[in-house]
Amino acid sequence: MVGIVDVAKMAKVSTATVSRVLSNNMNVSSKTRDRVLKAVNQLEYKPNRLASNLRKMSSKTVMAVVPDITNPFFSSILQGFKDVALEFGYHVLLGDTGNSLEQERDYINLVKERVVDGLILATARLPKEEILAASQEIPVVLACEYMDGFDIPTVSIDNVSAGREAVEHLIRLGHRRIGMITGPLDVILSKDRVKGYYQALNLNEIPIEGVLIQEGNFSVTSGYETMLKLLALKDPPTAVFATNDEMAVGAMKAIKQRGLQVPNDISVIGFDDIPLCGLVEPELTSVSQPRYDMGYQAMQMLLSIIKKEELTRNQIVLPHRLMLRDTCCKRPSPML
Amino acid sequence: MVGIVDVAKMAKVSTATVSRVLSNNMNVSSKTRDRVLKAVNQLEYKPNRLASNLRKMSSKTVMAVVPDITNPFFSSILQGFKDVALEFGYHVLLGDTGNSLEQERDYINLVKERVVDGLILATARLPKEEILAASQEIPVVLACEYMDGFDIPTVSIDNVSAGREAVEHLIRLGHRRIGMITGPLDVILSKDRVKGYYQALNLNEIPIEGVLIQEGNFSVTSGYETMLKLLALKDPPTAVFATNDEMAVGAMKAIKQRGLQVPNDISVIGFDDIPLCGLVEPELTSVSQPRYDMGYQAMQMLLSIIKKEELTRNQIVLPHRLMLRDTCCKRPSPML
DNA sequence: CTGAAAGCGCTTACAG
DNA sequence: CTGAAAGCGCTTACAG
Repeated sequence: MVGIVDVAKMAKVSTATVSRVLSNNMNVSSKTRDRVLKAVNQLEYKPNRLASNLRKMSSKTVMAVVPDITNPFFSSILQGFKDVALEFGYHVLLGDTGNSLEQERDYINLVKERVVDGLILATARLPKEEILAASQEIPVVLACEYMDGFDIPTVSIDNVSAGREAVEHLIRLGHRRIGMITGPLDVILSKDRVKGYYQALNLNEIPIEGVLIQEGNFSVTSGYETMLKLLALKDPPTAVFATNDEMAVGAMKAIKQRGLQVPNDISVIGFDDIPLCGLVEPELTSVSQPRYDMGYQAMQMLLSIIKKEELTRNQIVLPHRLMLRDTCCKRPSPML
Repeated sequence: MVGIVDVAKMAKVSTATVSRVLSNNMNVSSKTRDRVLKAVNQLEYKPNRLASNLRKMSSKTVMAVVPDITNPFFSSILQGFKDVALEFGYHVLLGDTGNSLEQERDYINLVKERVVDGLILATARLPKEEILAASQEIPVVLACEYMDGFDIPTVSIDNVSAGREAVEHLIRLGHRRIGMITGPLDVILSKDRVKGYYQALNLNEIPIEGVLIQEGNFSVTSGYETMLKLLALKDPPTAVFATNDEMAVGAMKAIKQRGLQVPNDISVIGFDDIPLCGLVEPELTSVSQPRYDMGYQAMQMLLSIIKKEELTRNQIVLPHRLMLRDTCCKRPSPML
């Protein structure tokens, strides 16, 4: 392995000068610079990152914590993370928690060993206190979930409004019994979307019924099963809002399997707008989040903080959008 | 930040002893061990990884290079990687190439800066020589693609046989004009599956026709478009084998859009057996690969090599399996 | 503009 | 079983 001393020797300068040339922010005379560069090329010298990391007390690495990388929503966010990181010479460590609190904690604890310079959380089930504690030691930014009352830097959509608008769309189509299939209720973003559901019903003076709200776990199967429960009600909903697309697709399966039609008998609306929406039949109406962009901006924010740049804002709310496709239609008037 | 010297001072031992206790492989009297441990706990000391990395010349990190993390096939492999890595105290750096050769090369070059201890390639479009060169510097294992004539450690299925069996299934159902929608032909695994297609036709004395083989790029859209080309033939195929599920689903879209039915008019078979297969209608028959297990075993292999353990075998072939669902049926006899 | 020197925080032969 | 000391390969005040 060729080290910096070899380069220094060949270029007849000190290692300090070699280092300066390579980090190219110091003034070095162009003559010596050329000499050094020539030696670097000739020896194919690559600085040893392990050494520079220790010296600079930085790993040039950030950890991305996601609940499930297999979910296209989170893998897109990850791509956003990665593209920014790469651009700035950072690497991203994969922190897939598999939805486990335990693993989420393990990853967060890495900050103490200085294996990463920053942490980006696309999932935050841990108590606020633990997350705050981590953010005391190291830059942390939250991607996709907004934590009320803390000023940890965050990039997310407005999940309350998004939920409300999805349900209002259904109400505008004439529906009044609207089921909700939500993700786990210990996840903030689930709670927010349910809050939106409540708001929409309240605004339209539709009474809220607990049985119409079912908790799933974001999987297709859980959407299927909770939909079955909704269908078993003596007065089943005429429309259903699921807080992710997988559950919505599971719900569609259940509806069809019961011999009913989507959307004629029951309208369905999903969340996230993953590619799957365009592949099922009928194509699924869904609330779209700018997932890649969320990842992109969250990582920009994180790197800014790491570099101690001034942040213009530290809470960014990105726009969502209702993607109309074929799973929602007017509710036939009960008068007919 | 509390360092090892603080612990040493408090426990009244040398830093060497503290280090020995923490790496717990040296003999330390239980009395001093207890004293050290107590100090460690009291001070909440965490060893600085940056320092130990330099000293040990190891980052305890491996790079996982995948073409597209958004693809559920590769994200499952990644999970396999991660689970093993975690188990052995390693971290995995995300190397999504976005199908770009350039980025693949960039990641591989990281080996020279010692930012990772090993490399696991779930994509290998680079010339064999470059990959071999990298494997000279650092442990490398190939996941999912087998490179003929090189003995780089590899975990994969037998893509030739898998392709052959898929096509033979179609032939057994009476099909003789069988279309193939393949991934990019500069990818080894695509070539292997095409080879299997040839073998199946040859074995059954069916002449090979070039127009029946169309090259896509693994996307739904490319499956759709290439299927359109096949349908435009004056004598279109009665069955199609696509080398991944996304393209198969795209092909199904094209078929339906032309007013034809799957499988009654045209049978379709995919590859990878991702969850999507169970969500489209009709449900897609597909060749299943043990993707999580491929990732798992590949990472085990890599870590073994890093630790310089003896490998029993360095080429592992895992079983594939044809998952029969609803997109293939008997070809109606043309005599009738 | 350049060099000599210190030091980042560990770990590991070496000696006892 | 334990400690003193060297050193991993860089970078960065400091001095000139």
